Amino acid sequence: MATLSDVALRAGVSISAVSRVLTDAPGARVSPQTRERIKAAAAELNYRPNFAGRALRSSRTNVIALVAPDLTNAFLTELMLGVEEEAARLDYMLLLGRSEDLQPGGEMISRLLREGRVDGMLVQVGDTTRPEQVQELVRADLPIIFVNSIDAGERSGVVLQDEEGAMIATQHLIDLGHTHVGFVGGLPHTYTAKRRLAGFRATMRSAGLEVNRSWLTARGYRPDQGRAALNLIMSRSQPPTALVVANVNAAIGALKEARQLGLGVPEDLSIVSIHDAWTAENTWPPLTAVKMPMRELGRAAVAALYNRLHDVPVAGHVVTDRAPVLMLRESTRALR
Amino acid sequence: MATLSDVALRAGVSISAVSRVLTDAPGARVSPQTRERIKAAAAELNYRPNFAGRALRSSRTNVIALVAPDLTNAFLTELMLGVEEEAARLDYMLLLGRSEDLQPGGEMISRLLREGRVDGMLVQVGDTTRPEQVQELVRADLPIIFVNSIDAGERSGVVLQDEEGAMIATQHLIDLGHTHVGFVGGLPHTYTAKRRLAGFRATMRSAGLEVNRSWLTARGYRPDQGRAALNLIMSRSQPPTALVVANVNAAIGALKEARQLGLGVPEDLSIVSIHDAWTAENTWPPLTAVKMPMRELGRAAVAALYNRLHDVPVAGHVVTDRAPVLMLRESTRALR
DNA sequence: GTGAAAGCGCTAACAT
DNA sequence: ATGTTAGCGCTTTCAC
Repeated sequence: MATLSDVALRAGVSISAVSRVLTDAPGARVSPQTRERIKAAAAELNYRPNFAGRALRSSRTNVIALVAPDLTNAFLTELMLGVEEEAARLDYMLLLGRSEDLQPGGEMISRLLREGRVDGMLVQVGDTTRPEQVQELVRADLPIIFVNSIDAGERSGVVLQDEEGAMIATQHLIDLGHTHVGFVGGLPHTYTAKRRLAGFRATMRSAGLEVNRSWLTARGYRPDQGRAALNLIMSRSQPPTALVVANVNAAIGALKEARQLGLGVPEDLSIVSIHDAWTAENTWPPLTAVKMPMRELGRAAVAALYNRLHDVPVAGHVVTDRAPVLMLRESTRALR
Repeated sequence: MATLSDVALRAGVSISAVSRVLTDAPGARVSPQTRERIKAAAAELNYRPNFAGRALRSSRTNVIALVAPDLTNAFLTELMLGVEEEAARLDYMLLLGRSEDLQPGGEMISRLLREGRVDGMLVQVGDTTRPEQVQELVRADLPIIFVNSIDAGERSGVVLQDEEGAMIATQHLIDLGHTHVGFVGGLPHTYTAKRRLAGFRATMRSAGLEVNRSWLTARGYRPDQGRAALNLIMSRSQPPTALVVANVNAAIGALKEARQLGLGVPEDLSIVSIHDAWTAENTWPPLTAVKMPMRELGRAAVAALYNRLHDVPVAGHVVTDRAPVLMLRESTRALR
């Protein structure tokens, strides 16, 4: 690989001149001719700046990481796109990492941040990470932005309008005439689970409907947890006629369990999920879902991290850029 | 962040002594006491080696990248796990990258490899990458291992037993008494598509069955492509009674289209897919699929890359570690 | 058994 | 307008 010194030699100038030209240094006074010669030489040699040299010298990498417990989760697709978009715009490179359990002293944080491989991180914590762990991480004041994971305040997190999303889903069922509505939630200690449940409760309350505790579960977002939840709820002596499921994967599991139990969706039971993904379109029946602005969330996360890294004051951490919207498909219908 | 020199100061030794101890240098003669003092000092200061310093000096990073067009594809889950496993074992760190289109001069390759951010790459090329592009990449002799993407020979790729996988799927349908069997394939220029089709043809031939050309499609692995393929095939005047679908995502789309057309699966049409993923378990009916050893593929890919990076001769590039196996679910049944 | 010193490729402050 | 130089943190050769 060609180095600056190779380029300098070829162009017949000093190394610093080359550096100035190739990095487009702000106040660099370089004659047009030299500039041209340098650029030509760099092109001929196919020069690329060495990452380590640059990082060592400037102690920044222009790399950020997105770390999540399961990157293959379909609802992250849009998030990633948003993150990529904004990162590219700000001239940052994006690296992805998988990590189940984020601890302050954990390997991922140590390797990425403390060894100086990235300038900052976007983190989506998993179900298994306890709130105290996350709080500890926040207190450590590392350049980490938590993505819809925790109430970390403007400085450390960006969040979706989870409550509004749940409200839309719930209201949809109410509008269809359902009065017996259940809620399949995430693990109770997680931030999103709390807020989605809150949205559900609020909507039920303002519609004057009772929330039946035996129609509420809080088992998690995985398909198998959704299945178990549905099984439990529908085995009640008087089961609900409609269900808000707090996550699309859990909803897919719930849908499957309904089939297995011989329950018709939507004839016997309406199901609406929060979050949308390609998988929701391809279930049978196709799943009605509230599409959350994941792409905008991704963009906002990068922007927030950028601001933190550059000490720009932040302007709000709830993504309202695009409102949650109901994707009406075929898993819900009016109460007969 | 503490540096070697900080640790050296605290331990009252030289920088080089610290380096020797902390890197566990092979032939390092250091007294037990010094060793202890250094380790203690490092621990107290919470020392972590600076990535850039180390990389600059040694011109290796001990990082490899896995690059794929869509990391959220569910069938990559196991691959990632295998890659992680083997990478950890060999003391490499894994970074993930998304890239639609891999070109020799493309951004991903330039940034990761030519700027020295990673030592090597694992690449799963997408449908849109043309074979010539890949061949050019192979000729460029970069430290890249293509994962089930191309016939690049032992030196540059690892592949699954695609043909065998297709054979198992096809034979399963034949065993159920089906004689009118169609094949929903991937884009015709891709390596896996060719080999899966070959497996299908071979099995049909040895069963003495005719391959009806109007039951063959080659549209790609996406759900919408699977849908379109099914629609086309089933609109033939005499449609098949069973279908081998070359990819699980396409099969999910096909399944949906079947429902939409009012075709019962498996009553009217049996469907078996190649590849398995959690999404296949959660369709309705649950999808019978041939599980390919993705985890082993991931491990093999890392091992192959490691060998390349260390000039170890390779020992074969077809992953036979674990044979493809039929996951019998409910989307196939005996011909009535 | 331990330390001094060179140098990886780069940027930026300081000459000229 | 261009060049010289120091030094980021690390590994490794060489000297003692």
